[in-house]
Amino acid sequence: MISRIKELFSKKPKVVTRFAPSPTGFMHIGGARTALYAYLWALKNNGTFILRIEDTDTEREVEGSIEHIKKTLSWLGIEWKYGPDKPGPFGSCIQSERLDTYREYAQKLIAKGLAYPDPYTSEELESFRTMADAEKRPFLYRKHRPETFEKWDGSKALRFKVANPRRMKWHDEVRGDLEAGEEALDDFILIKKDGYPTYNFAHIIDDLMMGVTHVMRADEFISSTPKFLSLYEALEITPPVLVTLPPILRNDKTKKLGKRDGAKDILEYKKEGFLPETMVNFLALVGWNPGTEREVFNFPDLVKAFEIAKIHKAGGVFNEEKLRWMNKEHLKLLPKEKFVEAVRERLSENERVKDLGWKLTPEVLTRIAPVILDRIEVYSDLDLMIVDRDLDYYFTEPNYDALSLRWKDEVDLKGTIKHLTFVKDALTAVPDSKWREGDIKEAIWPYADAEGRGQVLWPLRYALSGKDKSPNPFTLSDILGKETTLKRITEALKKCADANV
RNA sequence: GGCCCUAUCGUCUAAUGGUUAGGACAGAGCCUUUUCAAGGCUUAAAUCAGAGUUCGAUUCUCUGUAGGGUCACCA
Repeated sequence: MISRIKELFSKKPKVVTRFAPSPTGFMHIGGARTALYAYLWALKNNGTFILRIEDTDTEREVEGSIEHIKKTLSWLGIEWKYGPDKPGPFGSCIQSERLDTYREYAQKLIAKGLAYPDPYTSEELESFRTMADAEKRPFLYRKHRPETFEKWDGSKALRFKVANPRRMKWHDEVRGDLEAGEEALDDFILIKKDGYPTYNFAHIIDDLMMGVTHVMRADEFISSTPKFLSLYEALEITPPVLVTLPPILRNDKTKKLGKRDGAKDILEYKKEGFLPETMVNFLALVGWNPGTEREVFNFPDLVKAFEIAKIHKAGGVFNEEKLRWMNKEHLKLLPKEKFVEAVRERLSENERVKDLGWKLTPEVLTRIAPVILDRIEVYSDLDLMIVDRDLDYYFTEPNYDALSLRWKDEVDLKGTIKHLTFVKDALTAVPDSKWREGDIKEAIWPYADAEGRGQVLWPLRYALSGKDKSPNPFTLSDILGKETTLKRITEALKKCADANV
């Protein structure tokens, strides 16, 4: 109640931010970053975050995009108060459902004499443009503005009449004080021939209606900001706070990262097994930095630390190697049950795992979780471990035939039998209650040290895993359990005996 | 071409009118480990260039250079 009163009487308007994608396909890193910053800022200020769909270009619209965008944001944990599925007091959050509003504002501008129908054909416009290009000057429509305006009947595009072209100055929270010459100002289209508004017009009306206080967007909009300002002026509204985000660059730093350059669908990262908390953390750090040496953040801490003042001016490259490293950091922070469940899910989705018939019980997985955690950065690394059969020793019997052959060729078989026999006896003596890595090592180590570590431990590794790459034999014994461990050693010994004959 | 923006290790970045210019990823080396991985330690690596202001610039100013954005009935 008190906070409600405070809110009503507070002079400072409540922070409202929005993410306003066009439904033209999947969401990539840049879009997700913009959405995240807007969301973080809203959360930090106890404000409102809106998801608005800017579907005014019917040509470029890709079916299913809205669902895809929603799915992506949800995965990242970004929640909208109003969105395509949740209309607000201002109505729909889908621009194609707000056409009346735009028309209404268009009429206001017409009434003020600040909007007029464009009499030219696209061919005529094109020739103007070619001319300007040939003369190496920027194309300005207003140089061709008709003397007298017809009445707009909707059959032609409606243009904004820039009343007073002049040098414009404005403030950007990130870039500071900016300005641009009068050539940045022109008569732009408000409503297209097809009845849909342009971005330039629609976003301003919507931001106004939705009470948006902070506009965050990438830096390609700096150049058109003077146009927006002239429209705010004509509409007699106070512009929101402008926050320009730095570009995310391609690996070679020569260009903004675009879909063509391999900018991935964010959900691809999900498929590869990145944690959403990694993506959020990492995305936040491309273009912003708290100014401390801390890099790994959970979400609440990120909200706490996030500051518009610390957003960068210059662009940066999205470094997937570092992303992998960070994912491991977040994997380590994950509660064990969550990690186990995720590993189980990933493994059970794998066809090969089904073929191998591994028992993916929580008990087994919990036991081997630390070893898995040591060996992966991303869940998709599990797929590799399966292909390489690295995980086999957790679930299947070693291939003793292959083993015995190797022993015959390369190792002193008698010595191997002697060592394995000792190890077997030593381990048998370890009580069930002490079947832990440390105690297992304790039981074998003095002997191994005396006899030659490699001589003793290498056969043991083979006996247990059937491979020459595996976690250390003590960990392995711990994971496999006393019964399986002894069984495998026994079988290995049998193979040795057979080979010795 | 006009207008506009940007500039610290290979990459992400910290700092500030005075630091040996700090950290992280990747790299190299060492330790640990039966091997691989993981982990630990160590190491190499940067203020775009030139002027100016200043006792002192990476930081402030100017010029240049390079890169980027924009000049749509796309957003």
